[in-house]
Amino acid sequence: MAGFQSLPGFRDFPPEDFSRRQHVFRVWRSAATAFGFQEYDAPVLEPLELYKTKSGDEIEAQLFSFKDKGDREVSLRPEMTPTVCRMVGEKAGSLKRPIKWFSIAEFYRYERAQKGRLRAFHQFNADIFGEAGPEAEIELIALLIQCLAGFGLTADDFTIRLSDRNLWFYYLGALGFTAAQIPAVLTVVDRFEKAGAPQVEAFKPYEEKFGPLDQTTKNRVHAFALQSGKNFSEQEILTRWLQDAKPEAREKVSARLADFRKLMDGLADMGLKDFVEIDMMVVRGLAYYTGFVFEAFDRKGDLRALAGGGRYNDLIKKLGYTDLPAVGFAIGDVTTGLLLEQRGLTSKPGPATDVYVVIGGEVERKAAFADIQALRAAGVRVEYPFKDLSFGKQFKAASESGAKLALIYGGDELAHGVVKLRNLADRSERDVPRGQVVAMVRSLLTGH
RNA sequence: GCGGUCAUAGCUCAGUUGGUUAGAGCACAAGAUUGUGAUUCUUGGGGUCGCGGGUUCGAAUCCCGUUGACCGCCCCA
Repeated sequence: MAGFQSLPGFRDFPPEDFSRRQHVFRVWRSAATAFGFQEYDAPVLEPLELYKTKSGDEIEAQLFSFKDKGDREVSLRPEMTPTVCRMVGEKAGSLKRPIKWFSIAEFYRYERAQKGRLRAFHQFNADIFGEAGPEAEIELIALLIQCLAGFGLTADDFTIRLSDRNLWFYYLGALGFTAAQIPAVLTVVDRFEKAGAPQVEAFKPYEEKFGPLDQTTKNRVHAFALQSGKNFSEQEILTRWLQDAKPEAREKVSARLADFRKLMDGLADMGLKDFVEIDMMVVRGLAYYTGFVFEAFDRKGDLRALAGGGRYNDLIKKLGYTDLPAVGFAIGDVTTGLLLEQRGLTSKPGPATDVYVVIGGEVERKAAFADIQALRAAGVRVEYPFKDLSFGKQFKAASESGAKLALIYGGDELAHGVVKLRNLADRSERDVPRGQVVAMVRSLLTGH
């Protein structure tokens, strides 16, 4: 127990854990490539300014940031979005649209570690650039669903809650909130769930900043947030909105509701209707989201959000590049791993060996080594005991290795120029001439 | 950054009002078994009881500090 511990919130990945992690990455990667996304990677360390520009100075408290030896303010990346915006922004002129990119990478945040939240974690990020319409959201939400369904999770296990900040902006504007006040109200909305019934409490941060709100307005905001799932309909939201709307804004709202309908219909046509529900309570924490936002949750669980994303049409311009519409999401390995564990869907590593070589003694080892090397060069996974062991022990080791075949290099066999090949599953044996070992093993392993 | 609970072998845990050399199961290794995989039996390695200090004749046990994990705030890109 003496010696060193890993840093708080950081994990080791010994082979068993590594193999579970690789399984998660495999599912994500194959989902992304099936959807036609291209993989990219980027530096782990970035200028601190990149994150301050995107999220404001307060963000620094949550960053793994420091000064490098050249006196540069730098930070380990806490997320991929600013980086990918920079990459796309730099090449935007030469990229074919729509731009569909994904990555699997490690991120670092200097926060208190808790269940489902560590200081170092992996995320799958997928983004679409250059498409302003809801077609991009259809594609991304479908991909998100596949990133979870690919493990065997179903609509009974998780759900995607979809909301729209544009409708919120329209509605809150109609209620008389100013552009400066609206983000503060959305922060309040974000707290509704946590604050539970007493919305009075939830409004406190807003009221401290902008002064008291009348109860009627509070109730309207709360009622709008409660629009979700079954009780949501375009007609209802329109009616509710029209009570408060100025006539010239009606056109914007009905256009937006048409986008909403297009998105929901597209997902329904893909057979994904059961995975998605509208829930205006979701607004997402950060201010740079500009349209549809969505989060994936464990249905029966006490887990944190599995994934989150949304549209951020202004960000690339804010970082100093061309104006380019964008929408993306990220899904993390920590919460996903916890959910898979709860559902018994974690992967067990398969056998790492195809052939176990049983060696009679020092003399036989020489012949065995020649064939072992030939087999391995041909791509066959071969194991053999380092030390001379009794045949009994070697066969035990062979069966524990998970190998399908054993090759037996004994004095009797080699004297006849053959090797004994044993099928470890049915225990049948046959002699194989030395020269045919590689060909025979390969044909048995590939099944023809 | 703030509050609460916890910390004994690789894992799961036991350990009496403070009392000899800190235990069990699982796992790992060796042997019974030098030409065939199971089961079983025997044996072994592995602990400064998270770390540091204090009280005591004596501390895994009581006290203080510290580190870490978990839970709740803050935050959640």
